[in-house]
Amino acid sequence: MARARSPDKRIAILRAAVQEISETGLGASTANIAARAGVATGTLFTYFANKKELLNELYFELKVEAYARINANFPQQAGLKRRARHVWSGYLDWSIEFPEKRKVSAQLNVSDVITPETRARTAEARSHIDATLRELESHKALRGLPEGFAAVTMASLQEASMDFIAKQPDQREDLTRRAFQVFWRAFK
Amino acid sequence: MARARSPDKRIAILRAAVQEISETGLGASTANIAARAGVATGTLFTYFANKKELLNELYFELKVEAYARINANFPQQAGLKRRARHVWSGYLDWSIEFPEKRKVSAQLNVSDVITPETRARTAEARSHIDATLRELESHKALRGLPEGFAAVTMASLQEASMDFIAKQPDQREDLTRRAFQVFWRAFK
Amino acid sequence: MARARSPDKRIAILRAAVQEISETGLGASTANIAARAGVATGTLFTYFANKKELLNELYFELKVEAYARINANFPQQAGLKRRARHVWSGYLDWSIEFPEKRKVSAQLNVSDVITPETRARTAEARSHIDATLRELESHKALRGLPEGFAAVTMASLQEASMDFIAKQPDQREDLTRRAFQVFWRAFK
Amino acid sequence: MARARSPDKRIAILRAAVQEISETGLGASTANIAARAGVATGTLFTYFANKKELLNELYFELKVEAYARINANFPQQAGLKRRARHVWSGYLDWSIEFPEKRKVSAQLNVSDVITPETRARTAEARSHIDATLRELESHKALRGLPEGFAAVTMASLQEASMDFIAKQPDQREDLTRRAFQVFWRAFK
DNA sequence: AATGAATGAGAATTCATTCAT
DNA sequence: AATGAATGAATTCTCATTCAT
Repeated sequence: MARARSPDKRIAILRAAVQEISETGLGASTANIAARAGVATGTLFTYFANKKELLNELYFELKVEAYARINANFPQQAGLKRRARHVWSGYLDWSIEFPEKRKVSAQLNVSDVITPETRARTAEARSHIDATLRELESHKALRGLPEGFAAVTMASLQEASMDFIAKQPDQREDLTRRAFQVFWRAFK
Repeated sequence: MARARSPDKRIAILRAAVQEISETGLGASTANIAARAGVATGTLFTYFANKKELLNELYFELKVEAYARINANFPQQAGLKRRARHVWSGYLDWSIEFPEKRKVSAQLNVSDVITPETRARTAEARSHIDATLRELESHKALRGLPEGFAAVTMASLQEASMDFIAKQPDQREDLTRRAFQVFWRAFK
Repeated sequence: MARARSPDKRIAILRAAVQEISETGLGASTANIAARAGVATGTLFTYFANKKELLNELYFELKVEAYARINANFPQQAGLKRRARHVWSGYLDWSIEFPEKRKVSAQLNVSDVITPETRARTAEARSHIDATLRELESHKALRGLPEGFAAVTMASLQEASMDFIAKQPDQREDLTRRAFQVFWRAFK
Repeated sequence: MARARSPDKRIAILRAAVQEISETGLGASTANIAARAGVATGTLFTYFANKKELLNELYFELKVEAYARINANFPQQAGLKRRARHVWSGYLDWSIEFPEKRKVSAQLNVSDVITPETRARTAEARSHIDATLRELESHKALRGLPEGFAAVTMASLQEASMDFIAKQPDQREDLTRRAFQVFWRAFK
């Protein structure tokens, strides 16, 4: 009956948070985020109980967005290498297209504000990715390495690749492919 | 203002900073750091002009300490694989021995307080490491990848390995070896 | 704006206010009071123009409720002592039966939100009480004391008694009687 | 070696708190209190860890000040009545001389910010008062009333008297004496 | 040089009240 | 009339840095 809570405002706040945080770090003030989103300082707190919750939601949304791109058009029936490359490129493309989002996501990831609950929630959106990477790990040469190692390795290598791609954006496709080869060789 | 008498106090402050930051993040207050170091709040600022300088110095010292361990006993005359493994184990061992230092170093690394100057200074202490890794990159399979890719890749893989080793400390040696194999296979 | 439909809602808000204020003090938020009353935050303001008015109304209602109990069954024809004891017990019983109401009433009383108008309004409900106490004051030993002194003294003594009765609820009747004797002796 | 913490500032803050609170209630802002005391907002917190502590200290100091007046010139060797009257007048005089302090003390007393520890601390400063009032309670007519009843009763009666004295300041001495008679008669 | 009190600009959050629905 | 989102001023407290001692 009253004004409905507007998804637009929620999104505007999250968007503003990405901008502010990418410019000034996780210490970005809620007041600035609200202002940038075009809402009053108090309004931010009707959408997010507190700053920590805002940060957790932001992390979740960013992860979901990145994974969504991978899940879309996923070549379910293709061979392992093709699927692995799809995962590889999907995340890398997103990161390069939205460097601020990737930066913020990375900062949130190493900070201690992300709760185990949030991490668990993001895991749910990873079905295709996880299945593919787990299949990789079943390779005999990797016996003895803990479960999840391939996933973390891919993430690390992507992280490394991004910095280089950011410096030479014109060679993006080439670098993406070559870096994947490095990854693929490691896991045969 | 900055740069003063007792080297002991300087070291005490840096040590205290590691503890405080690993416990409460980069937002750790200078007052708490000073207190933990056993000096007055004002004293901190006779050793470091401001918090940013303290953080940059801390980052530099941590990097130097880690690299120093690698440089010591470096098997200059040994084959590439042996040298690469030395680099690999050296940093990994340090990280596992001093988890707080590694954690703080990682947080500083993604934050935006570390200046390009500081990054340049740390590079100087990497001679052996860089030489080894650059040699790796000259391998034909890697032609086309930008300079420094091997170094960043190793760092990424080490980062990934550490988390797993932290969870299964009793399998430290085994995991260290196997993870190196993954790295080595990637670069042939 | 103020003064509206359902008397039920008005009462629910006042009741909720007692609970909230007794738990968190006069700083209790209107939002919490409304929520506890089962109405929307905005609805509170159609029944009370603002928080101050709500508080004044609450004070008035509490006083009226307490006095109503005294006025009921008032032994109009009885002797002074019997009437004084009726007043004494009536208020004391109410206070002990509804400790939250008494607490809130006391807090409102010392706060500076109660207007002289509200205080005047409460006086109207005190006819029996005032008549009885004024009769007490006419006693010769009290000549020279200002009008109303007996009333205030009784209130003070009741306040004092309540704390003790609250601590030893099983001796309620005995303490009530003895404390009245103290009061009675003071006014002969 | 550094600037010493100044007792003057501490006192200035407490004095400012009395003024502010008597004017605007316990909700008085720490910023206003600091400004009135002539110190920076932050300085208040080097003298009092937080607002609650400030309020507790204030309550304690006010009580001590009032009791100190009673303890001074206490007629230790005099009869019970004379000593009781000394206690009676001492507190009443202080309250009338410093109406703001009394008001603030009363507000703090009914609020829920005063901790049991603070109440215990104030009790220590009451030796003469307590001894005198306990002696009163040993009177046979009061058998059956709980320990401390006389003390609370006196406080209540004083509270009542003050309001009247405040309205007729010229009759202060006379009213003080007559009101004491009421009290004395109650306890024989 | 060392100390730690002093400073005052923020920071996150709350809250009475308004107003679109 | 009822709802509850929106508002933004106000609040308590923190903190890097300065400076008197």
